[in-house]
Amino acid sequence: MITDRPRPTSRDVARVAGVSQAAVSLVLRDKWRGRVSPGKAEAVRAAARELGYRPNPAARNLRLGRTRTALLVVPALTNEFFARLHAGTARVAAEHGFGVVLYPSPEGVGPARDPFGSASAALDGVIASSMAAEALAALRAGGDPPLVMLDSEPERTRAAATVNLDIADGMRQVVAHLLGLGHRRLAHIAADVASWTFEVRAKALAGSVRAAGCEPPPARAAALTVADGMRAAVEALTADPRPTALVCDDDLLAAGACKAARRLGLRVPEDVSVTGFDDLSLATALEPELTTVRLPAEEAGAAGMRALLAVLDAESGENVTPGGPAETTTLPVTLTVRGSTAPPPKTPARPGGR
Amino acid sequence: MITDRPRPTSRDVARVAGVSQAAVSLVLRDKWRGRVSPGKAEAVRAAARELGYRPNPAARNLRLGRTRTALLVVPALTNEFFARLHAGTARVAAEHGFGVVLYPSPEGVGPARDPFGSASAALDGVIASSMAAEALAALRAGGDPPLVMLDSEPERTRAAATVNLDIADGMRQVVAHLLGLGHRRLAHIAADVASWTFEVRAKALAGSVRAAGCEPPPARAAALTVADGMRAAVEALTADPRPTALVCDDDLLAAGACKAARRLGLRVPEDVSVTGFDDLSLATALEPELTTVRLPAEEAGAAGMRALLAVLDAESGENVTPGGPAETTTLPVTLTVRGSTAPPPKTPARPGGR
DNA sequence: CGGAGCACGTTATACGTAACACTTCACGAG
DNA sequence: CTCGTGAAGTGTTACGTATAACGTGCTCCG
Repeated sequence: MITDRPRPTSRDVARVAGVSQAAVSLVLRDKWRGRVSPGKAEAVRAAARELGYRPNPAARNLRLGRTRTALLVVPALTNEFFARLHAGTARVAAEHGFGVVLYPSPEGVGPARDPFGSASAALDGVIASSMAAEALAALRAGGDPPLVMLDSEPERTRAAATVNLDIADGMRQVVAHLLGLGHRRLAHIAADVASWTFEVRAKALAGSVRAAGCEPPPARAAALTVADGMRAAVEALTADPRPTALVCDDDLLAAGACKAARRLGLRVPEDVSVTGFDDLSLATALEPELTTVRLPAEEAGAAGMRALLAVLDAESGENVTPGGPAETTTLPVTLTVRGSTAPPPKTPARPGGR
Repeated sequence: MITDRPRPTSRDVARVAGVSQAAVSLVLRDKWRGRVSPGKAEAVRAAARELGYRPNPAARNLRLGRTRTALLVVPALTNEFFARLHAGTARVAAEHGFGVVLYPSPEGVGPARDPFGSASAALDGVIASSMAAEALAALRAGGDPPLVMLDSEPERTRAAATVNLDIADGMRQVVAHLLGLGHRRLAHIAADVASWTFEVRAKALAGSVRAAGCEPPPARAAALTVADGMRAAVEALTADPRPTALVCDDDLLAAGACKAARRLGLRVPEDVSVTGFDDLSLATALEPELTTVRLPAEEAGAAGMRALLAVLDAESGENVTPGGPAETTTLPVTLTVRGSTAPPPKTPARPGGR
């Protein structure tokens, strides 16, 4: 049986403290040096404490014209990579008094309603990862809040800043590792998601392999799930000649690939090597543990938020952003070698091939 | 070089359309039947479209006194269970034009700054899962927005509604399954997180086992990670007598338990059975696939949001909520039997025990 | 023929905060 | 004595929206 009394306003505090509302605002925002006497300031603070006063965020947002809130656009948080990304942005945001809201995309990559229209939260800026087209379309319709892109081709978007992971280098490290072990026949278990980051994987893989004088690896597309990875890997492993290593776009696909191999009676890594991407917690839960490329997802999210904050600062400081704002940061990635890769089997399973 | 013009207001639309600002508001909110002529209504819509007008959410929130935003309090989204929970709340919220913001808890369970004070988003309600103490403390200090608890003891909290998963029944199903297979010596790999949901697991496990006339299973605590689960499982499996089944509080712990068993030269499930909890995507990525209790996390999140919406509706409708609002919903859970459980080995490894 | 109602609008106000423009007073310099 | 100056405040306004309150004409019906 709560009394449901309305929340106290700054005017209520003023009445209790015996000052004006303006003084309350000044004191509670620590802008009172030389404007309010220390005694009254203390009275204001006491009154605020007594009433349990909290400034109304809606009123403040309206008055200031900004909300200290950023929007993060990601496909789905159930993918651990994006959960980490979010953790990074949220951490940096919290350090600067910012909040983060998520683009309300219920099922996977499906487009949501309207992130800016009826959405209750106004936004100071946007951080978008992947599926940029959808977000950009909505943005161009709206009032142009600053945009930071994650893992996106810098030229294709008019973002104020871009933060990328060095995916291509990661894939090159994978190839170098496998070729160094003696593998010559690779196969690519590719994500069939239309996203720049996966295009880069495919190009870097093909490029590296060709540069080493090997045949370009065939690719099989799969949705980003264990089950679909297994399906694609079964296809890859029953091809002729059979590849000795499966390069997967993602740890989930790699997990499926491991299952597929065992289902076909092949051992990992003795008969076939498997590599992943992302270094999810899944990678060390499997046996053998996955050789995979560790992506600093949290750091990427943090960098994205920092970039956005920098853009907002510059925007409020100067009138127009200077000539070179389209800054692109690229974060390094590292190959983590674990148990799922080993030299290829000595005897080529079938000497008939080529 | 964006011109950075201020966003158009409803007054701008009114000027262009040749009507008053009030008429714009009426038309755009579809409240104009019998108040504005169809012709002018169309003019207003055209002007709004032309100017790219979008109502200022901050002003609307201030005027209406509500924000159509709910707060979700969870430990960490990197745990897939909570990511699913979030997906459920976000989906239902989006269906009703609500947004969901997350309690900004950067590192795991650490308390965050101040979810209601300087947080830019005002909140119509709160949905909190686990670690209720922290959230409740902050809540009592604030202006008492309605609270829905997830997976929490209904009596201990003064929530407007509670949505629980039938964890106890899930654990009973696990025990029945294992006892039915012939297991008599279980061990409990317990999460050392102070949360009601884990207390329930422990009590239900001990109770079920005792009810069947077996010795109560020893428990080993572990943080909710694969690595720590492995550590605890190694301890459990080197005890004398060695348990024939490991009941884990969580799929991550179960994954660690499987790794521990193999490291000790034991096969899963031939030598030792392992069960999990949650049915994360990890459960089917492992080999053998995990026998685990499927928790309808997304449904729980959805139910929580629906409960919150119901509370808000009741609150705005009547003046005071009626006598019996503290409703508790309990969602059923189901044991999913997969490959990680099997009958215990015929020959008790060491006949010395007991 | 005198309202009663309806269709069509406008005006005015309030939400709670922040910031600008004032006023008052005391005091020290010129 | 006058003027300037800084401290210590207060009064007022604006942010953009939603809605209650207030007119108009005009038709319809007793």
